[in-house]
Amino acid sequence: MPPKASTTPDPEARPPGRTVRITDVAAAAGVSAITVSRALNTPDRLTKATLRRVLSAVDRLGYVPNLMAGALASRRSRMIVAIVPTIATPMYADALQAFTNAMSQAGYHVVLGLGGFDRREEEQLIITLLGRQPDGLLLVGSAQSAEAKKRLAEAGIPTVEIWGDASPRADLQVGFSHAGVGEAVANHLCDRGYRSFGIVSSDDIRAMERLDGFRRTVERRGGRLAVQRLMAPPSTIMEGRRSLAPLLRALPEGGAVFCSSDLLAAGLLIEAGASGVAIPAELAICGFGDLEIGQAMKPALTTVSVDGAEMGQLAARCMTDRLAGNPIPRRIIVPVEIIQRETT
Amino acid sequence: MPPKASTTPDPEARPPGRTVRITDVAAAAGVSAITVSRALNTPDRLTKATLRRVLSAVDRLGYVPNLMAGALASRRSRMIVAIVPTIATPMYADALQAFTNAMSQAGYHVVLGLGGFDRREEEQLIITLLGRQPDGLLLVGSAQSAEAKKRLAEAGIPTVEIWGDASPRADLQVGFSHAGVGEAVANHLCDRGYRSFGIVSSDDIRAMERLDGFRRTVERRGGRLAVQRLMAPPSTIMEGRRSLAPLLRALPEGGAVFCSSDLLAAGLLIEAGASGVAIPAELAICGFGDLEIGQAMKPALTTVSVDGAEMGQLAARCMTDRLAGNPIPRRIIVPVEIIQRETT
DNA sequence: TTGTAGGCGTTATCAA
DNA sequence: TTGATAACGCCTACAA
Repeated sequence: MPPKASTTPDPEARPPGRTVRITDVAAAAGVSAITVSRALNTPDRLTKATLRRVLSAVDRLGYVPNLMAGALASRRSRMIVAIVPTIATPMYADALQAFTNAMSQAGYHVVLGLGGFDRREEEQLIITLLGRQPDGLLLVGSAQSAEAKKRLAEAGIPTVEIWGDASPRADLQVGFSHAGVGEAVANHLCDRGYRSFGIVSSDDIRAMERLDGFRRTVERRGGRLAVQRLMAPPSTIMEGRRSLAPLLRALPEGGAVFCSSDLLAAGLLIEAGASGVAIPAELAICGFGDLEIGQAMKPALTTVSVDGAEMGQLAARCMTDRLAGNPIPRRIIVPVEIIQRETT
Repeated sequence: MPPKASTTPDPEARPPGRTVRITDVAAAAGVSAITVSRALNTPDRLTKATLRRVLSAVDRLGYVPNLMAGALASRRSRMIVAIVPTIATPMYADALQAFTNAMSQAGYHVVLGLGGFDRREEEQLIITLLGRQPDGLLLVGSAQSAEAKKRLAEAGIPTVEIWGDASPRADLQVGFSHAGVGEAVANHLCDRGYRSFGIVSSDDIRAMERLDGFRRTVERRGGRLAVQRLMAPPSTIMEGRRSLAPLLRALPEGGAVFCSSDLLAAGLLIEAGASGVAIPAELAICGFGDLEIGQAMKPALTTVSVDGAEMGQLAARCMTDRLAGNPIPRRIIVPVEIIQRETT
């Protein structure tokens, strides 16, 4: 007898290769599409029995909801766009990692935008990523152009800026005063008796603000800024190593140097170790960021602790609270602390 | 005269607060919606004149296409999901960064999935992220469960696994043999005359494969594996520092140690420097990853160079070629090289 | 508690 | 070269 198409159509039959849709599940469970939707999104609003029936069908068919379609219909994408200059720097990477994990817990996915250190590109990135209809935006150390700002405002979605600064640029902020950090470091070093100072720093915008605070305070307290090395980000250990000699030359009587990154400071320490320069006797060093490398060096690095991961987490909390309509503070100042170790 | 609604309706007027849609642009430019779509996607298929008219309207209205709607209609999301265990590790971060940049160039956005080192979670992540309808998937050092594999196959999208290994798990692979690396390191150390060996390693799956290769080769060449310290990822410098003492105890006559990460090796070097242990005379050290810290240490670290950024880039090329329908090799082996510096 | 009708904003398809 | 029409797969709003 020749094989013949079944006369009672199998409710689970589909043209092979076609992906499983919500209507397939509905048919298999003997309910309507909307009931399947509810089973997945608001399960409490269904009878235990139907819920079970639907979920079992979901399972059997291996149904994976098309989130794009859902987003289009509900106007909620459950995606957050995160724009970061780079993730090759541990500080930003930690922040993004913590943020992504926390948002993921809350059912959001993160779209990654790598802005680099170029304004034009970052702006373009913001605009195209806005086309993804994100429910929110995370900006890490991003300087926004006027155009980008306008678009953000029009998008009408919560925007959290972390790693931020005193001057409010974004909707919501999680950060600290960079100038204040510079000031605190200068005070710390002056208090410990240093009078001559050096700077080794990347020239990115945040670092420059820290330097401003540092310089002003050093000056006010009668210190002398003898030398300053600026370089393009990202900071590297090698740049730090190369900086030791010029620093010692400019500070022949000793002094203290403020580095814009623990990486630079670690380079200084390595070079000092290699060439027998006593730290802090011949040169005191203060870093920034409290990276693992700083605590692990010998002598251990005095530095400024800023917890990138904590900022990421706080940003996520802000974001989810805001998305849930809960009232939240517009600005959160995270604690920043000078960790006195062995290099000052 | 009282203000009165204009009788010739402004083609650019919209209820305020409503976002600009393609039909708004169409109306403003005096064309149909599909023409606007074409102006943006296939500009060559339009008259110069209409193209100009449309683009000017796009500009004037600040139209940003809704990519979700476009994706739904075209069945191409122009999104790639990247699943990485962590970005707190420079090696993975570099790979992801290079990949994201390259894909961005090609007009794709990357959705970030942080898998951690937990299988169950990673699997769940793969499934929900598949709901985003990505056009492709990047797996970085991901071990796929059977269930996840099935879903991936059903999704029918290109999957590139980087940081991969000899055993093909994914559709496409960009990687190298981890066991081969262990073997090469063992050979290198034996060739240089070392006979007693130690291991300091994280216990993640890739590292373990490298260790297997290392052990087998050491044994074959008559060496002796005297000590082995395994720890949970991620590797830290501090763990390295703490490992020196036990290592020296187990290797009183000297020997060589293979670390699963340059971070661990750097810790060993720092501790050695602090306690006056001569490297490599009292202990030779070989790292893995060729991170900046290794080259920047004094003495400079012998290590295995694996270029994470290059893998990311190659993966992106694979992905775009495949998406464009170009034929590509199923496996790309990236060169892995032992960089002999001062610690062996 | 469940279902029906309609629309989310875009692009594929076919026609002019 | 341009346009009309009909999906894409799901969810909101309302009704039963």
